[in-house]
Amino acid sequence: MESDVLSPSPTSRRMQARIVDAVIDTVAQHGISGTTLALVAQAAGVSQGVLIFHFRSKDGLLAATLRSQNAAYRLHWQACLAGASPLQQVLGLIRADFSPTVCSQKSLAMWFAFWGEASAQPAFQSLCEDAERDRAEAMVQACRDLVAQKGGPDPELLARSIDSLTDGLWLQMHIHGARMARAKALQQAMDHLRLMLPGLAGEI
Amino acid sequence: MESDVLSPSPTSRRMQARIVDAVIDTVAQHGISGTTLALVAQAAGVSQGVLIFHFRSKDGLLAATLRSQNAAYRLHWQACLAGASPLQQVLGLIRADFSPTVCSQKSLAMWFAFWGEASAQPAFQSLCEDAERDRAEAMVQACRDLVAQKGGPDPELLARSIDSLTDGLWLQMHIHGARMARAKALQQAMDHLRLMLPGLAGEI
DNA sequence: TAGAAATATCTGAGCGCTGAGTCAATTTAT
DNA sequence: ATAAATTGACTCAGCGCTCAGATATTTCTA
Repeated sequence: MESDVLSPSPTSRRMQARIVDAVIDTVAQHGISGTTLALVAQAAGVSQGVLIFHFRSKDGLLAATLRSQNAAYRLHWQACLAGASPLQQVLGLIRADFSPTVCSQKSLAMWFAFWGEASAQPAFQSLCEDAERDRAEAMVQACRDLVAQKGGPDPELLARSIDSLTDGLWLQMHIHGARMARAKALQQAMDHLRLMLPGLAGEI
Repeated sequence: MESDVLSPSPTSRRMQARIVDAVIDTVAQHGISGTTLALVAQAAGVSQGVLIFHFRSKDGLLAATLRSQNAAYRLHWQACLAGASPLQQVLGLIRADFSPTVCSQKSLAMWFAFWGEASAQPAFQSLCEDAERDRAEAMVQACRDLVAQKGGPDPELLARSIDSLTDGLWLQMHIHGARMARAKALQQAMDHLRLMLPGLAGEI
C-alpha cells in the first residue's frame, strides 16, 4: 500500500508527524535550498531511507509539510469562530494570526521559505493560495456580520484591509526578527482596527 | 585587484549589471534553490567562470544582486519625495510600491525568494532589513508633516499602518498572482488610506 | 494462547549525477 | 607589453534516491 495520505497506520502516522516536525525545524533554520535529506533525517533521529519510504521524494516531503501546516493553521483560526459574536470573530481571527503557535520565528521562517519558492514550484503555489483564501472568506463573512450589526465602513474593504495588515505585520516580524515582536505587532493591528472602527473603539 | 564593489572598470561594470539581471530572472523563475551557476550563465550568455571571477561565489553573486535591487528600490521611492507636499509624499511613496517596475511578478518573486532565505543567511537578513527601515522612516516623516498640516490620527500609527498594508498587498500579489493585480492592490491601498484619513478623502 | 508466516517499517552503505568552484589557456582592453 | 577579462574542461564534495537486508508489527493457524 502506498504510504501517502491514505491509510496510515498509527505507527506510520506518528513517524510521519515526527518527520514533518523535523522538516519545519530544518527549513526554518537552513531555508529550503539548505534543507537536505541528511539534515532532516538527523533532526528527526532516523535514517534517510525512511524519509523516502514515507514521502517518495524530497518534494513530496516538502509538500506534505506544507499541507500539514496548512491544516494546522486552518484548525487554529476556525476554533475562534464557533458561537462567537461578529466582533469576537474578527478579533479572534486577528489574535489567531498573532498567537505564539502560529507566528513564532520558526513558523514565520517556514511560511516565508515556502512562499519564496512558490513561484518556482506550482504545487507550493496552489497550496499557499488555498490556505489564505479560506481564511480571507471567513474574515469577509465576519466583517459583514459585524458591520450589519454595529455599522462601519464597507465590510469587504474592511476585511481586506485587516488581512493585508496582518500579512504585512508577518512580513515585518519575519524580516525584523526580535525588533518587531509578536506583542507589538498585535498591538499595532488592534490600534489599526480602532482607527478603522472608531465607533467600536471602546469594545476593542 | 578584488573585483568586489570597489574599482570596477566600465567594462566590468557593464558585465556585472548584465549578470545581476540574469540572476534576477533566474531566481524569479526557479527560486533560490533552483538557481545554479549554469542557469545564470546561460541567461546572461556568458560562461560560468566569469560569474566566479566577478563575484567570488554563488553567495557573493546573490548578495550583490540583493544589494543592487535594494539600491534601485531606494532610488525609486526617494524620487517621489523631493519638493512634494506631505500628502503628495505619502501618496508618492504608496504609488512607488505599486509601480510596474517595483512590483512586477518577477520583482516580487525575487524579493520573496530572498526573504524566504533571509533567516538562513544572516547576510541577506540585514540587507533586507536596511531596505525596509529607511523607507519606513521616510514614511513616518511624511505622515508627521501631513498630520501636522492637515490633521489626522497619530502619525506613527498611520505610517506603520500604511507600510504594513503595502507589505501585505505585496504578499497577496505574490501568492495570488494574476488574481490580485497591481491596479487592484493600489486601489485597495488608496481606499484604505481614505478610510484612515476621512478628512482628506476628497484629495486622495 | 503460542508461535509461525506475512507484511510493514526501518537502516545505512553505496550509486549516479549535479553543482560550485578551479585553473591553464585564450581573447580583449589599456 | 601588460594587465584585465573570459572561456570551458575539469574536480570533487555532496546531493537525492536505491536497495538488500534487518527489525518490528500484524495476521494467521492450531
